[in-house]
Amino acid sequence: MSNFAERIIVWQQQHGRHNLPWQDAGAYGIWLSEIMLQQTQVSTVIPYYLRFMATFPDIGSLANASEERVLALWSGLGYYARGRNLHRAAKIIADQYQGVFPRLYEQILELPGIGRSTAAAICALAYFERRAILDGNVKRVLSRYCGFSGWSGEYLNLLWLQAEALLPNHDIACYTQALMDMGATLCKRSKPACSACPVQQSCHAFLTGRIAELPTPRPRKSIPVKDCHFLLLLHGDDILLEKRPEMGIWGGLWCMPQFDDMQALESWCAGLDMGSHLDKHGKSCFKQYPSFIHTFTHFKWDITPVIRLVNRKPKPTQKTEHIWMNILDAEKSAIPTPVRKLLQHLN
DNA sequence: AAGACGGGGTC
DNA sequence: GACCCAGTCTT
Repeated sequence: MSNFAERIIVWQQQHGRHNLPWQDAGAYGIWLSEIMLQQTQVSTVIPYYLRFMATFPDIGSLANASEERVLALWSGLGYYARGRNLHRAAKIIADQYQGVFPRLYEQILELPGIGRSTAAAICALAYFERRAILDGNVKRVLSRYCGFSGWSGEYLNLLWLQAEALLPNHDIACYTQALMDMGATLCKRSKPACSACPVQQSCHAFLTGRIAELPTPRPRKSIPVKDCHFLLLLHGDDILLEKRPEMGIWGGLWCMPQFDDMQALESWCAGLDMGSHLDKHGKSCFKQYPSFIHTFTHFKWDITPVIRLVNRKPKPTQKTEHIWMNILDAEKSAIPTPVRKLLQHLN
């Protein structure tokens, strides 16, 4: 038994977080929380988690829901493939496991959206199995504690080995939560509270003065800015939305028709039965609004909203699905954050 | 092995 | 504005 584990288990009992809504929620709640917590912080997740559990209190109700309703509850969280995978996994559990969350690590790992770390977290927290996790928090804690630098695959392999070597033989759920809570509240990326750390005395980075440089930040590439135009086609209180393809940005979500430039937007409109784009004064019916920037992981979008009021509702005949929706209803639908902002602006 | 995939928080 | 965060999936 490592001294490391003993110390952080004691720390967890005294200083860890014990009131998170998914603690003692069973495998389903722990699974849901772990998926939401991928790349997303606790304070952001909590309201989403509570709403989700209130709407889908068990795996069966989640499996029976439409993907539409699941994504609507996920709207604003980002990484929407997580929501789609969660829904797919719920259907698999309903079909293959009678709606009961599987008990074995190998079965859990097979489910869509669950990788090595999440499967281990569920097994440790829900089933008290002795398994190592390695998420962003644990990577930071162990990189510092062990003094590992780098970002390569070999570095990750070493961290996994250490994560397994340091596991205790008891209190595995407490230990797992301790690693996450320490990373979130003590061993932060900047200005970590080393003076309050239970393993300061044996932390390699602390003892060698390398806290600030570990873990090694991965080299960032400069991200490109792309222009695009959103068409806000309005008929009274109704707006035309289209369903985005499953793969790619905002997969499966509803969004205004999007174009690379004004010319593509106008020629698309020309194919629809909405009359001339010139009014009786010979001026364009398209009204451009100030653009705004939306940042993704790997590029930025400079979005120009273009409003066009129409007297009738043209029906696009593309392969992609379109729908005319009341603006207030649209705000409750499966839409990404910039679309939500635009809709709220219309009110 | 590297790139794709969101959004909010922090400094 | 740059950087970070309870990763997984695709290519």
